[in-house]
Amino acid sequence: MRAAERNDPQESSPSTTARITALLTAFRPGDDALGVSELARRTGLPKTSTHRLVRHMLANGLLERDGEAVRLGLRLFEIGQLATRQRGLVDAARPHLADLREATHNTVHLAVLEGTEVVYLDVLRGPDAPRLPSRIGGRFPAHATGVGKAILAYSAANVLDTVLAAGLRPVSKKTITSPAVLRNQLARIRDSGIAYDREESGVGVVCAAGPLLDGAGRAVAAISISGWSNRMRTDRIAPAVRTAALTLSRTVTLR
Amino acid sequence: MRAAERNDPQESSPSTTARITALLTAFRPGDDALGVSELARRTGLPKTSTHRLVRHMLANGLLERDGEAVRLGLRLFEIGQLATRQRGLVDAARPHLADLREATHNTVHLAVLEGTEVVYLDVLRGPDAPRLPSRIGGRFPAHATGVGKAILAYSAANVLDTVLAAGLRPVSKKTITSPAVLRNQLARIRDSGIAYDREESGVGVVCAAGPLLDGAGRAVAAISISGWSNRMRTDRIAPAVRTAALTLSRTVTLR
DNA sequence: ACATGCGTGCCGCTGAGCGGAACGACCCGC
DNA sequence: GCGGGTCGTTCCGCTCAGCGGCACGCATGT
Repeated sequence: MRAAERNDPQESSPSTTARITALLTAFRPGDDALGVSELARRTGLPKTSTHRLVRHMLANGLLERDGEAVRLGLRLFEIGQLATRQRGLVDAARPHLADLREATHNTVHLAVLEGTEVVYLDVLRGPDAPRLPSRIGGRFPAHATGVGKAILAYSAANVLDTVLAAGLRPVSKKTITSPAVLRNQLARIRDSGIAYDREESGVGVVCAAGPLLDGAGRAVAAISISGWSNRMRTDRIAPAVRTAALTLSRTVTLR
Repeated sequence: MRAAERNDPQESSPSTTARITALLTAFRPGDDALGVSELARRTGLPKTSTHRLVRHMLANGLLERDGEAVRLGLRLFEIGQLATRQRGLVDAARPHLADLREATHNTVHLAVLEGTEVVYLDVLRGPDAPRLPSRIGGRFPAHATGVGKAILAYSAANVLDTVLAAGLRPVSKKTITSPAVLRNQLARIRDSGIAYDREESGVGVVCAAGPLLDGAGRAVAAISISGWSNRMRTDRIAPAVRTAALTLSRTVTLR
């Protein structure tokens, strides 16, 4: 009767690869450096095995010593940068995102979908914007964000099925929890090309998002502008988001 | 007689961990997605083993499919972000770096030392700045950069020894290649608290850098401003770099 | 037709990974 | 001081997962 809150990417494969992945993903945004025992507890691995793996990972720069504890190695940062650089998305989008922020003084986002959540590839914070929980490299439920809905609207049907099957977990009072309502909104997004988030991800925060489409019309990512609900008119900034998204769609596609 | 340009972090340890690391570091800035055979070639691993490891890494999200080839997984990007977030450096430095860029319209850098090279944690490009080769997550020889010299000046003696032992490889015509000259400069940097780079890393580019020091007076990182040699007076912007570096030193230290 | 590259599946062997047990050091509250 | 807790770390015999040579099907270009 243990809480199945284990950190196992693949329950049924105790391969070394899975163990290493488990150790890497055992680190959470809050914590700085972790000890061997703590890592063993989080991953569910025997302490001895954890110790050995940690030693190997230290030798290879995946982890670094910090006293007796260990933390994620700088090498992982370098590799992680290449992971997005390969897609070319961040580089291509950066100047457009900067323009959007400059024009609106609000926070702009670039995100992709992974599973049922969006992962933020880039976040440019604006001076007038609320302090959002979004973090570069961070995650958020797709159905509760503007970028998420923008991507879902232009994805294959089975993608939406996966999201619905996982359950529409509410993150704010106005988060969409009804599959019917979500389907309805996605259809309207397909018509207008713009997805709105009206305090669905956070109280007092609204957002307008647009999808980046590939040649086949499938979303590969999305961009958005977020601001205070009482200070930003989403319908006023929607055209800017839409044109930026369209421009980027053309730029990114020809890779 | 083959160029020993293998990608092996630990020649003498064919542990699974080392193999996985080798595969991860086989990806270079230029390439997008790689095939199994190409990976096997770069890592020196048997093709079959490469194939199996790649499959495991795919299952764990370390890699992603792209047709028949594979590329670095998004999960690695997320982990990589946590790697620096743990240090808190990027978050703490970002606003100060933004201020510096705003004030000078040039490109600002945040970097740490690893081995004999600096790794860029953050790069904010300025509108008037030259197109530098520096890349977030990228590397550069420490002795040939402002940030590198700033860190070396405030590091333990054996750190400099390592750099000298590795050889002062020239990257531009004015790169310092003489140990005596480098030692001399480092002493002057310790006096003034500012490191200059006068076209040592690239033609026509100059830079002023300042170290971020911990409580013991050891450098943990460095920041810099780079610009065209004929458009930027390094001595004019040095005070701004210095004050920002000092402020950040105080902020970062109390972690 | 041939040669060469690719990704992938099969399968017997073996040594690297495995983990239980134990050790020394440290920090606590009794 | 002293027992119980937790920490990181080492030892060591077992065994099974990782290993890699071999081979197949399929695109290429010659």
